[in-house]
Amino acid sequence: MKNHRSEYNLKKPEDLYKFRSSILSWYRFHKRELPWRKSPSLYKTVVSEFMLQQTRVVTVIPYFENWIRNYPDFLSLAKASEDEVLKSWEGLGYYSRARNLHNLAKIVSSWKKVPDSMEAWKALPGVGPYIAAAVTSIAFQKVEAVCDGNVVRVLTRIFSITEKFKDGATAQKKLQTTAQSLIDQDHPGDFNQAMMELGAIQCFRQSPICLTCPVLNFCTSGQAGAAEQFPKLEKKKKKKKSIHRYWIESDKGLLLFSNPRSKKRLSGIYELPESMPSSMESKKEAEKILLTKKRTIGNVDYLEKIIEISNYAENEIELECGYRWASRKEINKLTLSGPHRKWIQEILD
DNA sequence: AACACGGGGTT
DNA sequence: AACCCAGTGTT
Repeated sequence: MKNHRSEYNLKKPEDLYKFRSSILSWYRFHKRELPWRKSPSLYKTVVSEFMLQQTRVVTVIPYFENWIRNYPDFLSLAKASEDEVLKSWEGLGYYSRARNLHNLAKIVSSWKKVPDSMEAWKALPGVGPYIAAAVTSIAFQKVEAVCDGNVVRVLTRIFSITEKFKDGATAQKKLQTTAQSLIDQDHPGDFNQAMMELGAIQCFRQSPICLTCPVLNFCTSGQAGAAEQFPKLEKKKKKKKSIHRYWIESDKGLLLFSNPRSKKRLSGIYELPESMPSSMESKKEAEKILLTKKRTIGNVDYLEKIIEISNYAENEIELECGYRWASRKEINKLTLSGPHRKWIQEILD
């Protein structure tokens, strides 16, 4: 017996039209009220897209609101210092995003007219294929399809794509042309957001809500009750590392470290040091484990033991590049990684 | 193509 | 414990 719904075929122009109108009207009715959707602007779109990379909406919301208060437009952001900008990003992670956004603001605010082409945007720091398509479609109505993790999920389910992708990034690249073939020519920005919104609030990775899906008629795996089987991605294995951190106090405060080089991880962001200044190496006496914590960075699970060093010869210590002492007051002003701020607070309390 | 880059929510 | 989130840049 033939399923009535399977008569829809996105290769037929009239069904493509229905698909677009279905998902667009669903989006206009069901979209979440998010701060960057309230009174949208190019600037807000750019800031939100930078923050939303690999980062959940609920995490971004308070950062976004604070950011817009501190830096309401490109010019105010361009004028801010890097330290200030990093401090506003503290805890959000992927700090190169903040530096790239800051540099982007300096470039854009120096221009008489902001470009509206995909190519021009891709040339800006921190802007890749996703952000270029998102910004130009949402802010300039360019017909450029986004293909992020949400869209991959929606597309592989609609078409029951059985190809096994190496990883999410590979799937995004390969399915971009498919996304481009579906995009609504008249409402590209809303269409892009609709596809992502569908992935975010309906087409969940696990337990998708297919029964009320606006495009179930077009979704082959949804109709088969098999949506959860897609996308097919290869598993990646995690590494484990165990490291130690030093807790060293003097009358000048707590010893912190940040990578001085602008390219390296967490440069400008302080953490407890992984190694002690070499001048201290021979002079330490007592060690004590204060705290043991776990955290994940990329695909590495870290086990960090915080070791207290005491009874060292304080006067003979010379700090190498990257190290500094910080009083409690100074700690609050510096930018620390999110976990280290919490752990330090926990030890101090 | 593979890896580094943060942090956290969900299952 | 595994997965992955409105990805990008480097090697």
